[in-house]
Amino acid sequence: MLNERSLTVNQHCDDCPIRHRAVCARCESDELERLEEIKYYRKFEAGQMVIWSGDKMDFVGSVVSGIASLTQTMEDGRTQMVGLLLPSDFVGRPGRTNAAYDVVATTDLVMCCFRKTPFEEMMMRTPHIAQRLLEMTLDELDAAREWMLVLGRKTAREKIASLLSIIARRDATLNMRGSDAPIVFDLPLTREAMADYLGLTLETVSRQMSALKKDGVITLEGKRHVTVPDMDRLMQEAGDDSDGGMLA
Amino acid sequence: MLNERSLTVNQHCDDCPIRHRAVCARCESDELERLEEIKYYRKFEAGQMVIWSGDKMDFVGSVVSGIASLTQTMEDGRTQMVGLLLPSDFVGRPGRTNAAYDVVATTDLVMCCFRKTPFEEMMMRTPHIAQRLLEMTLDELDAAREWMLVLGRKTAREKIASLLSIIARRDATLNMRGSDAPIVFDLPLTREAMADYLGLTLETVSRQMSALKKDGVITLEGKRHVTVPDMDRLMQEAGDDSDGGMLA
DNA sequence: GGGCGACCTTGACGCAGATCAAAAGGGGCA
DNA sequence: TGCCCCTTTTGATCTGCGTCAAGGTCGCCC
Repeated sequence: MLNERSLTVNQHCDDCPIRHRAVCARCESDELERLEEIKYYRKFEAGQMVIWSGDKMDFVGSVVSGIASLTQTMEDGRTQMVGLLLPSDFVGRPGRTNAAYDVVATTDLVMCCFRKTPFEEMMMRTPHIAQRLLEMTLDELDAAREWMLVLGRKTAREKIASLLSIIARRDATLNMRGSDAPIVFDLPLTREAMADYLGLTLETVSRQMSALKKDGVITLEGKRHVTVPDMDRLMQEAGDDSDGGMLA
Repeated sequence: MLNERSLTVNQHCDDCPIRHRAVCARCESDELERLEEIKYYRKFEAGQMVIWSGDKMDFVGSVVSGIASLTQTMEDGRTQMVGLLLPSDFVGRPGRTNAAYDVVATTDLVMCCFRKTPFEEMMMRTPHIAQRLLEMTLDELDAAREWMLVLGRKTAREKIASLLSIIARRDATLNMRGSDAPIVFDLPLTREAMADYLGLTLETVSRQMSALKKDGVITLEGKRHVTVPDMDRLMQEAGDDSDGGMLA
């Protein structure tokens, strides 16, 4: 077990994999220099809490690699995931001192953190950061609203297909290849995490995964390795037959 | 039927009921003057479409009075409300040309609109507007995430109680009175709109309203006029027993 | 004032998904 | 190699909510 406290993984912003997509995307080099001064990296292992809802938060930050989830829990234990944080996504809210949600590292995770007060000061002075943050927040709001439709109106099968197509699409943009080539990816979530995201039980998730496999919508190797032979078919199963109408 | 096309209800920002809560909240008087130049009012009757999803949007704006709803609809007609727009809430997204959702006037509605291009230009120059918009968007994101818990994990009864407590709380902040006085308000939504918000059918909404009435959680006069004798009880029914644990 | 349409309530029934229970991988470690 | 623990699958049964259907209430207009 190697030193977990050597959390500093220092790295220059120039080499950062999320340089052009995170809050800092629009920063000029002099602005980046100032950010470098207040930033530090933190690593988390899969399953670790990043922060507890209600705790004081003295930093904000970006996911550099790995996946984290935002979850809400009721007193009786029912939990709902309310956000899936992928690389470049922002964590924390400027102007708020206490965390509103639990943040959990779903996979091993590296975050680029900024001390909150200096970051807030910097936001006041450099509009590039605030602009980018607004843009990202609006995107997240859209994603949340999309998800409300999934939670409120879709069947279990459609929910699973929706989740798979989101992950597949994200992977497709990363590892660009011919759009007709089958899409292959590893599920970064346990069945339970999927259930928490989808407002289902893990048994139902498992059953619907089996059903989609049986119907040839997906192929599974092991529990997590997924192949989508026909992306359009998957989207259709998700109920987002958005392109169906487009054939004028 | 008086001239509906005389949509201009001109009004000075100084007298505006939402002056201190809308996007313009932080504007100085010189900034307000510039906003006055690009603003215009629009009125809608209950039930009217404000905008169709996918349509070109050449304005953004704020709800001045009345209530509007943001909804998403699947091809087969299933619909989910993804936002409830109350006075001071912002409609439209700077930087986006086409509407992402249907916007419907739920009650009679007055909106303060800004022509999109001039507004965007102004946003670039006056940080007060962008700052306020960021703050409002973050609030909306929180509300959306709160709602994801409702949609994903709450029972029908809890959903209804959640909706009622949101409306009751909003009304309580407007018409401040002793916190132990019963809260009284008119539901601004039909049973169907409630169902669309909650991911239920209107029959289930109706049944649960009757059940809450039978159990004394609420009192109904007519279909829409609601009295909440005990707000804590309602919150408890909603599953947000947030204060319950606070009695150290 | 009577009929019509919008909105709401109530009942009977069925089903999707929850719950309870058990067993089957599968990987790490002794 | 085999044991243990964690994740996942699968089965049996139950139930909350959806669906279908039949009224009921209220306001509006002829």
